[in-house]
Amino acid sequence: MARVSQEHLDARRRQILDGAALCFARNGFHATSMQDVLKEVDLSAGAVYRYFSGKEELIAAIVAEVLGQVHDGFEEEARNSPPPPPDILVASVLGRVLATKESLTVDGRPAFPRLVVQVWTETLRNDELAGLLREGYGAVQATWTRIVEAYQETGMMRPDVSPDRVARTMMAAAMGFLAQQALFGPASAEVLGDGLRALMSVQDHSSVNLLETRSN
Amino acid sequence: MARVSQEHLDARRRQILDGAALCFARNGFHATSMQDVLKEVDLSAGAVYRYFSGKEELIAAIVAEVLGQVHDGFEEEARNSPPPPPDILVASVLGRVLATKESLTVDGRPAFPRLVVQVWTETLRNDELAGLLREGYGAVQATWTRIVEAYQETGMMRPDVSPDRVARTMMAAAMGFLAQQALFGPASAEVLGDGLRALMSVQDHSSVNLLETRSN
DNA sequence: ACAACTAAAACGAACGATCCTTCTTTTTGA
DNA sequence: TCAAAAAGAAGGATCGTTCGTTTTAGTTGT
Repeated sequence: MARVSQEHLDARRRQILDGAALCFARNGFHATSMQDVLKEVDLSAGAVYRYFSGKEELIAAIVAEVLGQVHDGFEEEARNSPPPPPDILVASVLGRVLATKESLTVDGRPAFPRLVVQVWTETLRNDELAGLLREGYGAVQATWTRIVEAYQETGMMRPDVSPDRVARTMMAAAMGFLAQQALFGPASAEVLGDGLRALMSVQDHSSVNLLETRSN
Repeated sequence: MARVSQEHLDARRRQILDGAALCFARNGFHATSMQDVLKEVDLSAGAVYRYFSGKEELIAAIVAEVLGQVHDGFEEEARNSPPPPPDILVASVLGRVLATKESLTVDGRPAFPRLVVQVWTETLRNDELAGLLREGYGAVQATWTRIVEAYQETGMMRPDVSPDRVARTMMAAAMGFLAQQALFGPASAEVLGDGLRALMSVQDHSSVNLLETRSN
């Protein structure tokens, strides 16, 4: 194939990215060899090295893509106006994130959550990728903090807790549930939504007596 | 040193485990070479291979230890009777987990959260370690589910949500916050506690009007 | 008390395997 | 027919591990 159309070049690049992502989701970035990737994408070394200068660049491309997809999932769902209550918001964000790359599977289970955890570990040893992660995380946290402020301004949530702490907590719930999917297999985002809804019904210590009175 | 005391043997083994854990927290299991470990613990290859049959066994030993420490942190804190409300419980569990191996640091920051995330990725490619993880997680979830049932039976929490979903959600919050510590640096467990307390004050959609009336 | 002895602990050079990458050659599509 | 794309053998580096040697702590004999 000489002088190939741009669509073909793009398709090849995507083919490489998808195959490599599958390998990396299976075994992690550094336990998968280039030959593993070459076998998965069914191409020669010369072909792959025409699209990526090396393994490091391939990893960086996949990390950047995954971070972008997670970022989009978190941000887009938060643009809804007015913002839904936290349980609905977190569950729908998680559902959207889990919907990305659903076709990519590792022995029948979605590979994306696994890939996200692998990306986390890679940002721990690559400062450039760590910068990307912080950038995206900061933007999302800013968005969510504004939503929490709206909760508090409308009297929906107690106003005596710093909004960014609440935002961090909601993101932690989503991140932790994502990790659970990677480690223990798929589960509906509804599980997390139900759990948060139940937590929202708990009164803190100073109000417990009041609630107990009502429920009797 | 021939015929060395058992304490010396144990100390050597621990020295190797600690040095290796530091390396693995820095760079992950498969991006750190044995020579990196040898340099860190300041021993020769022959010495290390006297205590561990190979890299794999060294990794397995560290993974098992980390999983055990996390497990203990989750379980011991939950034995308190009566169980504190969710925000207090989750925060104190996280505080306890973060207190493990506090002396082990990567450029001044605690290495343990990083190590936990690395352990997660290793369980994705080692079925034996995955079994260990599932075992520990299952036990913790059972304990927490019982606590949630207590919440519901005392009228502290709405009873129409499956208790194990709530348990999963609380554990997700803790896991996600742990991941945040690995990725973005240390933070007090109080942050998560405050966030959960704020979430606990949110009324769901059908009750919003009621709360707004009260707050005016 | 001290020197010789011994078995274990530690050393570290070196081996084979595997890794990532390069480069020449072959194939292919325009 | 030609330039681009893909192939795949091979190079150089690094990996995990082994194994013959050296060092050392504890024991024995006098």
